[in-house]
Amino acid sequence: MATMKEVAKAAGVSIITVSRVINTPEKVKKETREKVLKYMQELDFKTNQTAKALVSNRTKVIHVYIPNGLEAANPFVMNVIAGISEELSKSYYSLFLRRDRDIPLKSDGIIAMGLNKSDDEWLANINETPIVLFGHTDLPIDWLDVDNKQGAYKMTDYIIKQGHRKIGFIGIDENKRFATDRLQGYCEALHDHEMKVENKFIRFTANEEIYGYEKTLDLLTKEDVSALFCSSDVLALGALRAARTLRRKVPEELSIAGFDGFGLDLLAYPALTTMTQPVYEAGKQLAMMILDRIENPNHAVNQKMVKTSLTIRKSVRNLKADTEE
Amino acid sequence: MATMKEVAKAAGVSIITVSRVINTPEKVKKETREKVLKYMQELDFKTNQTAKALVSNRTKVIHVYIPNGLEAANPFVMNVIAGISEELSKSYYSLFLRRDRDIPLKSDGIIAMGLNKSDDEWLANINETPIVLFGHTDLPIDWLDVDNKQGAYKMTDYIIKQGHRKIGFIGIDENKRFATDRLQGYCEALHDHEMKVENKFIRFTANEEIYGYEKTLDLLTKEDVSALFCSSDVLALGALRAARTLRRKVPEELSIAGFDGFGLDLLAYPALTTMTQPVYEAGKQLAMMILDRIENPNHAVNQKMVKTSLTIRKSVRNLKADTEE
DNA sequence: CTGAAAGCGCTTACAG
DNA sequence: CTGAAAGCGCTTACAG
Repeated sequence: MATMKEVAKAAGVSIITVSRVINTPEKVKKETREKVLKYMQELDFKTNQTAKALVSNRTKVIHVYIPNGLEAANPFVMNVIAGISEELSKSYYSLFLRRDRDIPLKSDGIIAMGLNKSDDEWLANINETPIVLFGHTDLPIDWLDVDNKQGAYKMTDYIIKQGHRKIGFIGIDENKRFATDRLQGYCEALHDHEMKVENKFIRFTANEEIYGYEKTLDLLTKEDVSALFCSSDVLALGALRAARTLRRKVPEELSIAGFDGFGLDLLAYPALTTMTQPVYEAGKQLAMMILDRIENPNHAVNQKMVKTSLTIRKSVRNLKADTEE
Repeated sequence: MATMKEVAKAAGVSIITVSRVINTPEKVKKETREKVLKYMQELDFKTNQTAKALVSNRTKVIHVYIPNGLEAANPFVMNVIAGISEELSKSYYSLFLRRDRDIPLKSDGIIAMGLNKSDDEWLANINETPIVLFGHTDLPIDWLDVDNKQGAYKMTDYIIKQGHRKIGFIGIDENKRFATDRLQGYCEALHDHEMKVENKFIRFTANEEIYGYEKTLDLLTKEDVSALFCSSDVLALGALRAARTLRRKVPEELSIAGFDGFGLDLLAYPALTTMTQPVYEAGKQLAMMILDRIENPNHAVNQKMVKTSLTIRKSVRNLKADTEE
């Protein structure tokens, strides 16, 4: 591996000329350029990105800020990280997983996720480094979010169209926007179908299988619902178990739907009907957005919603058609 | 954000002294140190890792080489990447996802995965940069691998101990060590129980649900097996579907086991019995290994096997006890 | 079209 | 215990 200095010496030109061959080849006479290129190849020249980064005040590193509370091992996070790193690598950017707000490292840009509403103040004060948020906020900064409200709306609408009138909801009890958005989508769909939101059909809990199980058990023993919309596939897993405990056949006697679609749903029997979030794709888009912001600091703020897609499988019964497998 | 120069000026000392306060504080007089620390805080000093990297010939970047053929979106890869990045961040290292063997970038170390046997030549010729392999090889380089052979052995042994005597095997038809190792574990377990390996009970195919389905269909219509060990959960998924098509109840009439345990198995009904690979943990270990190699180039070669764990669920029936839920 | 000089923000010997 | 000098490998004006 050679440096520019060595290439320059071998080719009998100055270092600057080598630099030009790399960065602005059109400014170098063809013969010179070809001679330099030949020696670059011969000596196995590789740009020292570190030196380049230092002089151009670029680190070629993007920080992905995921608060400590969010496990990196969870499927949602893993999908995002994989998508981001895949896309960054195309532009020779590295990824640094940042677990604390303040660290003694510089970066060219930040992708932040898993924030809650109280983080807005912090967000508003990041001026030195470009930032893109995975989530949404009212602040005038770039963000991308999965349209949870619309997703929950579509799922509820689908369940209603299968003929269900008493639809339970297991919500996630976190101060995150996605949680309240999913509840709201459920409520709005009911409303648009002129159905009442019944508080007794709704439960809130932490996003773990065991609580999905417990809350479903509680709901099913007290109320008579024909379908249950769970805010996550993990909760739906618990709900399925609760249904088995109570010997309520799914989907014959009880319909269950989930939300997420990270693969947890693939092996299920009955296969789980769910709303699939394009998280890996979202990660790729976040990477593109932060790189775009770095290149174009003055572009208009870029905020976009990504749509979820309804994945119909076997866990929701059509009460109208009554055609079962 | 201030530089060392600014801190030095504010504190009335030289840049070198600031550098010492950071790197070898014990060499600086207490008063001086405290004064410098005070100004570092006040001026929000952050080390410019890029400059430090340049002068110390470190990039603070680890390359994760995953050949283009391996989708970054697959659960195995995602788990590894997440584990690696989590661990690297603790030492302020970034991760660069490398998709090509040769790229014009330097790194402090390489973690390579998804290689096949023909890549050994390439591996042997990487001398400039420390490397750790996820997989195994006969070369004297660091590696870590999941013990696929032992995992397959333990699963087969478990199935046999449930009273099964005719056990089918759906293998993965790839020139990768993990694939042949799993086959071998199956064969050795049969052998140790004094059972014959019957070729007619074995099928090979690409690792996709559809082929798991097709090969299982083929096997079940031709042969009479009471259990089926699939080389991956994805194949097991296809096998489950084939069983349903043929109206063979799982596990009552047919037992099915998988391998991987990335979460694909969690929602299944009947829940899938599988061998769980600790992939996320392996990612963390790989990160530790490469950092260790960077710090200690002369340590003895470090090669280790990680054990899989048997995750018993509901898809394999105990023919002896005959106690069913 | 090509080159000499200065500098990015640090660290590493070498002096004192 | 502290500092002046040189240098890591590049790029950016400025000359010619």
